[in-house]
Amino acid sequence: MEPHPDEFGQQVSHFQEVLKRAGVKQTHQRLEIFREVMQTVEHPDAETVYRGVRQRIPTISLDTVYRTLMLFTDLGLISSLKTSHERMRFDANMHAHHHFVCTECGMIRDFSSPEFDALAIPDAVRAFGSTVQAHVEFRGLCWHCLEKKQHGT
Amino acid sequence: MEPHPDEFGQQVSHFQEVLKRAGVKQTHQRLEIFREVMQTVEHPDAETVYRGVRQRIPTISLDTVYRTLMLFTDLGLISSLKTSHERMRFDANMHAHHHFVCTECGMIRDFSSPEFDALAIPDAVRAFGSTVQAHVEFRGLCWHCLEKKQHGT
DNA sequence: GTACGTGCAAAGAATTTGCAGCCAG
DNA sequence: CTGGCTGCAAATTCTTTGCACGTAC
Repeated sequence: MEPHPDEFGQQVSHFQEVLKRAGVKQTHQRLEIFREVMQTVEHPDAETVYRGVRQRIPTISLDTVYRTLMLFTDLGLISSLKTSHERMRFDANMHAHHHFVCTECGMIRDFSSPEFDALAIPDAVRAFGSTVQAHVEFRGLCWHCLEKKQHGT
Repeated sequence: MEPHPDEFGQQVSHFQEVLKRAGVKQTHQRLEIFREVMQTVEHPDAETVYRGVRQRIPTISLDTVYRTLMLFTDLGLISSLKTSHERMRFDANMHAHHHFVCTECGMIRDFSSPEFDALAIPDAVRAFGSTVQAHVEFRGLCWHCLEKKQHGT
C-alpha cells in the first residue's frame, strides 16, 4: 500500500508525462505537492499538504495548494474523497442500509442487503481497528444522467 | 424503503418519546422538520429541508433547521452522510481500493480486495442506474481511539 | 517573449454562534 | 413562570477568485 522509496522515480516519470500530455507546466510547487501527497497514506486535507510542502517551499501559498490538488484530480493523478462544496446531507433511514450514488448529479438512494451487512472483515482491516459496520456504495450514473449524456452527444 | 403514509403516526410517537426522554421540548418547528426529512427518500441537505418546511412555517429560519437537524442526529433520530465541517481530502492511490474509517478521529486507511471490487450488483441497485464501481467502507474505531476510550472510563 | 502559474488579498459558500424576545411544560 | 427554543444578524471555517508579477517552455 505504501509506495517503496524506489517506486517514487517511476511515479515522477508518470507525473511528468501526464503534465506534458495535458500541456501544463511542470513547476517546483507542483512537484513538491505531488511528492507530499504520494508520500503519505493518510488522505490529507489541503491544509495538511500545505504544512508539509511549506517545509521545503516556505513561500508557497495555500491557494496554490488548492489549485494544484484540483488540477491533479482533473488530470487523474489523485482523487478526492468528497467533491468540492459538497454539503451535509441527512438520512431518515436508521436501519442498516447501503447506497447507490450518482457521480454526476449526486443522487443517493438507499437499498438494504443482509448479505452486505454481514460482509466478512478482511484481516487487513482488523489491523486498523475494530469494525462496527460495513457500508457498501455503488457508484455510477443514474438513468436520468445516462439519458442526458446520450442526447448530449 | 419509502415509509407508508400510515407508518407516519408510529414515527411521530417514536419522535415524541425520544424528545421527552431526552428532556427537550416538542415544538412546531421540530415536528415539521422531522416530517420533512421522513417524507423523502432523497437525503436532503439543510437548505432543501428549509425550503420544504418554509411552505408550512414561512417564518422558520435556516439556522433553526441546522440546529434541529444536528439535534436529531445527536438523538439518533436521523443520521448525517458527512460530518460537519468535514474537509476535502485527497488520495494518491489510484488503484481500485476500499476504506477503513475511524468514526472518532476520521482516520482513513486503504485496503484492496479483488473480492469487494467484483461485488454482485443487486437488482435493487440496477433499478437506480448503471454502476461503475463498488466501494466498501468498514466503519469503527481505530486502535488509538479504542485505547483512549478504555483509559477514559 | 509569452502564456501559464503563483502569491496575495479579498470574495463566496456552508455552517455556527450570541443575543433578546417567545412559548412549551 | 421560566428555561429552553427561535429568529435575526454577524462570525467562522473552508474553499475559490481577481489581479499583477514571475518563470517555464
